[in-house]
Amino acid sequence: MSGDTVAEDTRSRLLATALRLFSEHGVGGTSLQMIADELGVTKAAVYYHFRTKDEITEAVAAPALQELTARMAEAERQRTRGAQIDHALGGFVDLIVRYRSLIALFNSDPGIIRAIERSLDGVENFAARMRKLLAGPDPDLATTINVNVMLAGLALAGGAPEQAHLDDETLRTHLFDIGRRMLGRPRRRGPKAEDRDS
Amino acid sequence: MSGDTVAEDTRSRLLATALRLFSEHGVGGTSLQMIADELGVTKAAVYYHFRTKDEITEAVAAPALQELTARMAEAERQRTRGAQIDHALGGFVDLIVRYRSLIALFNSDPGIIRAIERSLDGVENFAARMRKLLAGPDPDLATTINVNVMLAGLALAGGAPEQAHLDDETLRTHLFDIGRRMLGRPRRRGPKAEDRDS
DNA sequence: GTCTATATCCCGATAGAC
DNA sequence: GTCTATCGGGATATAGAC
Repeated sequence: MSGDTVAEDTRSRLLATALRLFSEHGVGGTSLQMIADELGVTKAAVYYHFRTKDEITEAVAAPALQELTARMAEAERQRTRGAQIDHALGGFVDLIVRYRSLIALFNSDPGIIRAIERSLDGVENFAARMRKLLAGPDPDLATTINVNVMLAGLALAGGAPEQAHLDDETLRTHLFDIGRRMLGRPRRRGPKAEDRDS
Repeated sequence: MSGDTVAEDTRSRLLATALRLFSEHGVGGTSLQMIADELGVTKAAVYYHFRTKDEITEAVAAPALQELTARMAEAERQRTRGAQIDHALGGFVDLIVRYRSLIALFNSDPGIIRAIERSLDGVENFAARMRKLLAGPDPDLATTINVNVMLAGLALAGGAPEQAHLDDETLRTHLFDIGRRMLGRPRRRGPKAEDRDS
């Protein structure tokens, strides 16, 4: 199982190329022709490995979504609500930071999300699950909206070009703090300062 | 100047039709042919009024962006920082709520934002101007990221389908409160309850 | 000045030869 | 596994009727 060498290699090369082109031109701005040209094959060859363009998009996004699922499952296994929130928020922020170029890509091309929704059981499920973890089992309206704003804001701002220059650790710390504050749980671990927001 | 009757009317009818079709099928899912058919003309006729599809998209989005500009100018004219923040945040939230179907449309569809960026001086300018209004002239990193998360979160969550069922006034109030809390300025006006978040 | 007819080119996708 | 050929449909253009 070490490698269906040729096919496996072409497939992964194709995905790597697609990711690069997607990042440069957006998904909508990247044609199968461009991918094929880059690989030195024809469009039809690309279609041998993936049945549709959406399938390529999904495959590009899959690793991040799988990790998010794993993190949420881990959070759900925590016994106290505090630990659940910390795990969910921490895992979410961590993924945002690590996959921020992917998020930027998705933001610049939101049509992708629909493609993913269609194939996976839906991003809807991710969002609903995350909301339940962070807002608790029976949240009031204010709490629900607050969590929605938080999730959207952290994800979008994390992938935004304004924050692109920040190193992972800095961005992670700030986003996590913002998340905790929005959830009414001021930070507990003090990296260095004990009173930062002057 | 009351009306270049035919042309002017066709143009505005075209925009109204485009907005409706965009909302139903998304921008990418709406072809010029569909717009033309709906109007009872040919594609080329549409092409006479607008040179590209992007131009139609821009024209659809223009009113919201113009209003935002006006609101920001109004905010900048305020003399105290507190008044500036209230005006900017209030205006921003108000526009989000009133144009939320437009926001949802833009989010659900790729490329549009880039199209708008290309034509107008860029959404970048809007964001930068708003950041300056809300974060002040010389913000530290934590403040900057906080404002970015807030702007992104309010806008995205405001247009999200999860909040679609809320009436304007309810959504406006909640978003405004969230914004004020994120800026470290707990609410001041009590619409009816004096202690709402139980 | 307003629109129709028509053409071009690229896209995603499919069929079938090698 | 990759190719050539081809399809239907989309955006974009131009020529010219009225």
